[in-house]
Amino acid sequence: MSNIAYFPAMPPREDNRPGKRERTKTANRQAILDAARQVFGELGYDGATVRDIIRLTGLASGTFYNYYKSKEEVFDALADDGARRFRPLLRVEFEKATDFASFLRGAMRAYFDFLAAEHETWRVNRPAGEAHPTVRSTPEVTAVFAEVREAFERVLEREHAPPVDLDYLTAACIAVAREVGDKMLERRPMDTEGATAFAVGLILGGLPALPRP
Amino acid sequence: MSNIAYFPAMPPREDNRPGKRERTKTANRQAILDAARQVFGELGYDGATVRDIIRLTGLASGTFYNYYKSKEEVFDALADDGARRFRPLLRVEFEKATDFASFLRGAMRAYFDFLAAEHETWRVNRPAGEAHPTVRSTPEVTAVFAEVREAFERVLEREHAPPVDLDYLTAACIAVAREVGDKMLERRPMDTEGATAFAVGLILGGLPALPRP
Amino acid sequence: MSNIAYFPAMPPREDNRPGKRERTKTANRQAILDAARQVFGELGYDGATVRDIIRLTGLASGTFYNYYKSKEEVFDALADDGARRFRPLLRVEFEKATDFASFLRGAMRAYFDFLAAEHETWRVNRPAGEAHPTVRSTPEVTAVFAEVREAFERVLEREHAPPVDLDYLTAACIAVAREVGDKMLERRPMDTEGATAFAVGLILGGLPALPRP
Amino acid sequence: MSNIAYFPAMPPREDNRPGKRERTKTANRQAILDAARQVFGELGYDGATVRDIIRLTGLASGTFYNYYKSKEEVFDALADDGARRFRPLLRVEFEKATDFASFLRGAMRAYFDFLAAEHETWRVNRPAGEAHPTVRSTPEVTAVFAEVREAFERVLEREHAPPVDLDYLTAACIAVAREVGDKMLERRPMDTEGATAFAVGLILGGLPALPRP
DNA sequence: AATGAATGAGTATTCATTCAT
DNA sequence: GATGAATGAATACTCATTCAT
Repeated sequence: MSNIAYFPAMPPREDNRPGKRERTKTANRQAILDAARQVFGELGYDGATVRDIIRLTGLASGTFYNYYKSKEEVFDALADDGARRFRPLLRVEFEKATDFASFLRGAMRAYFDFLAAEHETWRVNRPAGEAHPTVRSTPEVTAVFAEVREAFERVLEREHAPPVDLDYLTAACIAVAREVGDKMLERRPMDTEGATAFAVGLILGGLPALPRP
Repeated sequence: MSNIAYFPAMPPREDNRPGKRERTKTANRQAILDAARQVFGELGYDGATVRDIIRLTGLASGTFYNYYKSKEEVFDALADDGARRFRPLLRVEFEKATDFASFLRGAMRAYFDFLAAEHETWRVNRPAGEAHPTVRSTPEVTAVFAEVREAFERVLEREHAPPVDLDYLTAACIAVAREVGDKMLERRPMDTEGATAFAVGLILGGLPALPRP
Repeated sequence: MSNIAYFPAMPPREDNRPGKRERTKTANRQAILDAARQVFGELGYDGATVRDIIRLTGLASGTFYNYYKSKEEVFDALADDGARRFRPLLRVEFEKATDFASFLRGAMRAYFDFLAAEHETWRVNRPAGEAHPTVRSTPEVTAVFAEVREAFERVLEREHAPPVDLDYLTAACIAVAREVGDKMLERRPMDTEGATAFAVGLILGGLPALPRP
Repeated sequence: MSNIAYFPAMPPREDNRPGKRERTKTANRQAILDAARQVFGELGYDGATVRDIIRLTGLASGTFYNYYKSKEEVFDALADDGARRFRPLLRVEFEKATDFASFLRGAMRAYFDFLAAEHETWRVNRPAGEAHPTVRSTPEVTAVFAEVREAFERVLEREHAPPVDLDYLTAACIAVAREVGDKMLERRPMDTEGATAFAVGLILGGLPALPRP
């Protein structure tokens, strides 16, 4: 359903997860993180087992604990990782943007594009009662929230916009992105342009500004 | 974070949990449902154990299964219950409303009021990695979504509004309500009026229409 | 597999098990016994639940315990019942018989006929690891064993046959009846005559006396 | 009652159950198998709990599942194990035998000897309604049956014996072995020779060929 | 550091039996 | 006697984590 969860979880990238790989400590650490991202994405936090994760890395179960103290720790590390990778993207849009409208449009489009691209990786069989893992107040969500909030603040400042309730605005924008993104994923063909138009229209001008289909 | 989950979860009722055998069947059924609502709210679907639930009712563990076949079944029953109780509220607002704007304002206010009132029952310590239980495609969420969507459709028709992407609109409105509601809950004093103004402003007029604090 | 279990379980007879029936104490007692026979037959002792049994009678679960102290007690009562009903049959064959050979043939034929007739009632989905319930040293088995043993003894006496190890002989005959019966049940068409010929041939004359197919 | 069940269940081995973590994997596997054999033997399939089994091994409950996926799986493994160990025995007798009579005699004697030797391990207090576990169509029983059937077939072919109903014959022989074996176990002194003489006599010549006590 | 077997607390669920009505 | 809801002990199985090698 929701997907803000995955918002920051940008690229699982180099998906070469053969048995063992290079055996550098950092390589192992990254391998575990990547595997965790995939497994949590597919199964949710509770549904995922650390065996699921390490199976994907080809490492031994004990090895997991050389890198992360617990299941929860990887989960949080994942969150941080996501947030860290999301920041540059936001920054780019921020630099390119001339005003809030263009920033919002750029960020939304980037998000929906990412969502569409990563679609297969995520949204796999989510079991009964399992929501997305990162909907929770996790470093990740918090970080992304803060990130977006700050970008908003600076953009709005830059154009001397009248003050708004930034917390509400940020929360609302993220929520809209998430939900519209979810709906978009269910449609064929997947229309990221339409989703962007809708979300941006709503936030910038409300109901009257919505695209007419 | 999210709370649309709890949108429909109206009142957990009187918490008189007397003995065990003397309670009537309906009382027990309701007691279990109420306990389940609380426990799922606090611990999430996976975090909750049926022992947690029955402990709260004072019943024996086996008794639980006289009423619900499984943990999942209570969960779904809870969902239905929620949706069933939300419907009348929406209907009332629908009857009272003269147009989309007034309907939206009425529904939002009703939701935020409810949220504020039920505050204690919900939002207790959510553990690691646990998202809200009802974020999932549950009868509840589905039902509420459909409910809201239909109300929107009829209201917009009534006023001969130009067509919009109803799915996106519904999803976005629910998301905004949920997230703004969550933020509202974190503030003191709890300002349902402000939350309503914000959410309604955003949806009706976008950024420019937002209340200026 | 085995079926001596059912050997004595002659007729489940009057299979009218509507709700409640005549409500005589004896009627209820019999209803429970009949239901138990069927349920134990289908599910085995462990697989059967007393709820399964009482469901078949239309009585309330508590009522069961007005008639039998426990699940085990019905089981044993069933055994006794079976043995009690098997006795007359043996007696008839005993009266008709002129010698051991004719007695054996009569008894075997009676058994195989019964087995074939009752086939559907018994041998339903037996779950993993569940053998027939009555293979155990139950009053029933013991009683039938004693019954058959005595019949053998008297028949052999009557014809002044040389002494044999009666315990072994009885055990062997019952075993052969059971196993050949089981195999017979698996074949189509069901050939009770052939099974009788085989079992009788083996016991009376061994391998050389077996029917040549 | 029956004991063919135990026919193949050769030796429960040395009962040295030392620590836990130091034991080798194969040792643990075997320990579980041995414990399972004993527990199933004593309690039957349903009566046995996996806790009973692991208690006997001194291992932790989870360890059980490192070796066998379920209670049923040990049960089946036990069966396979039994069949695997029975095969050589039959083969030896087959090689030694010059005709069906000598083969039967050899096999029966081997079985009764084994039964007498293993007596203590098996046949402990069998609880209410519990039949032997292996009476069911288990790999073990099936395998042994097939084993015996084939041996019979080849032996009879070798001597150009007239055709018989092999299925019936095999079933009958196994049944006789099992039941006579059970009775034998109840007698003191335990007379394997007598049991062999009886079983072989019956099968080869029927009633007239039975040993006269 | 890596391994992977051992651990055991924890969970959902069943079911024989009791007992208030 | 009959009823059927309440009871709670008992069971199979999972999985995060530890630890000897």
